[in-house]
Amino acid sequence: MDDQPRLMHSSHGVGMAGHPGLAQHMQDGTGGADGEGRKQDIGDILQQIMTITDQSLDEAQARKHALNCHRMKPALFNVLCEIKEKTVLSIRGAQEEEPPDAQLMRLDNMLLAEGVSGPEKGGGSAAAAAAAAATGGAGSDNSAEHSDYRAKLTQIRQIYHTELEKYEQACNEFTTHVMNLLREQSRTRPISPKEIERMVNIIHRKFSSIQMQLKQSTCEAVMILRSRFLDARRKRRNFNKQATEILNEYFYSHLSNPYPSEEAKEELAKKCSITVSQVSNWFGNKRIRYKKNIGKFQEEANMYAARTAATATNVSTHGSQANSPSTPNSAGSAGSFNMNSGDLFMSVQSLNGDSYQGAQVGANVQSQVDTLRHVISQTGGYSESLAASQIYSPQGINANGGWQDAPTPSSVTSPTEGPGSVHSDTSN
DNA sequence: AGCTATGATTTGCC
DNA sequence: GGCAAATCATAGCT
Repeated sequence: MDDQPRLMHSSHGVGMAGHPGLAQHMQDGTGGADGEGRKQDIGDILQQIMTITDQSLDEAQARKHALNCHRMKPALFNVLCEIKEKTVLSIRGAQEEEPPDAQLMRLDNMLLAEGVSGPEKGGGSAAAAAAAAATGGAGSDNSAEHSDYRAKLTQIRQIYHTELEKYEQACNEFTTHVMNLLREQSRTRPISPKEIERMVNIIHRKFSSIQMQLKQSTCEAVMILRSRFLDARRKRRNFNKQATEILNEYFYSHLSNPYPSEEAKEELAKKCSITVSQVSNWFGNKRIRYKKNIGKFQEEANMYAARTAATATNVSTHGSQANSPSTPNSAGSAGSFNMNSGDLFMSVQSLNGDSYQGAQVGANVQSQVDTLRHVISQTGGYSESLAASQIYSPQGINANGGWQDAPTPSSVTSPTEGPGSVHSDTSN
């Protein structure tokens, strides 16, 4: 076709030379004289477009309307769109397909896990409970802190959702606005629906990056809250007296092997209203501290031994079992602590004979419980207790030597330091 | 304020 | 994963 050179000239170099679309549209007619007329049309249209900016507003408006109604308008519009498509938008289009953002996914997952996003109820508390369980703290004791945590989390959640809603609303508003604008402008500019769609995507991406910032700062807030809440050391509370007594009773009545089974730990935890991890912590601390300074714990050991012995005696006097209801061993489900009578009086090892009415208790025990017979002789001294325990508790000696390998029997029998004197816990 | 007691955490071992 | 040991950080007493 020889239209192209003419077009180029007549349009002052408007770049549509050799465009197949235009040729296509121009061939839509019947050709011949009609084709000549169309060439003229296009020349006119282009001329008008080029000069439209020089005209007054009213004039331009009228001209715009005329151009819009021009029969060649759709063809020209398509051509311009295609040209535009091939230049600017092709560059943009290349960047369009992004892989799902890993960072965003991580943030989303975290917010979901922390109960900030996702279902309203349960999420936060569940996360808090899980977090608490993870560190072994936060039993029923600190439900106040727990609810405080939840309240703060709810606050964060609310802020997050408010902001998110705001962003979404702004995004929608802006998108609608831009879409309307572009649709409006597409009457005078070559803007294809595809381009509008692209623009919408661009807007969404921009807004989602803002959203990501929101999510990020929310995550940070949750992390800070969590670290504060979960830093149990910051809010350490001593266990109540009853709990400590229960734990001590178990410890001293299982002194030969103070390693409660998982079940025993659970039982103790239940009784003391603390978590199993706290029980584990307690026994870990107790073992190490006892071992480091047996002398210091002698008095305590004596006391609990006496108590346990008294209880055992009491019960045995009344008939049935060696296990006292008040001891950890029997108060819960029967036999759950797998106590053997050998353990029961290992704690008497620290008795020095005169410090405690061992003879009296011993006599009672001896008369009632077969296994306790050995214990009575223990009141004489530690080495004897070892010998005695060996008889009925083969594990005893092992366990004794096993966990108490550091302190020698002599150090127990005749401690070089009195109770409550210098202690060797390096922490202090 | 200084000190000790104590629950929790960390580290390294098995 | 459970444990010992060391350490931290706070409670609670003087």
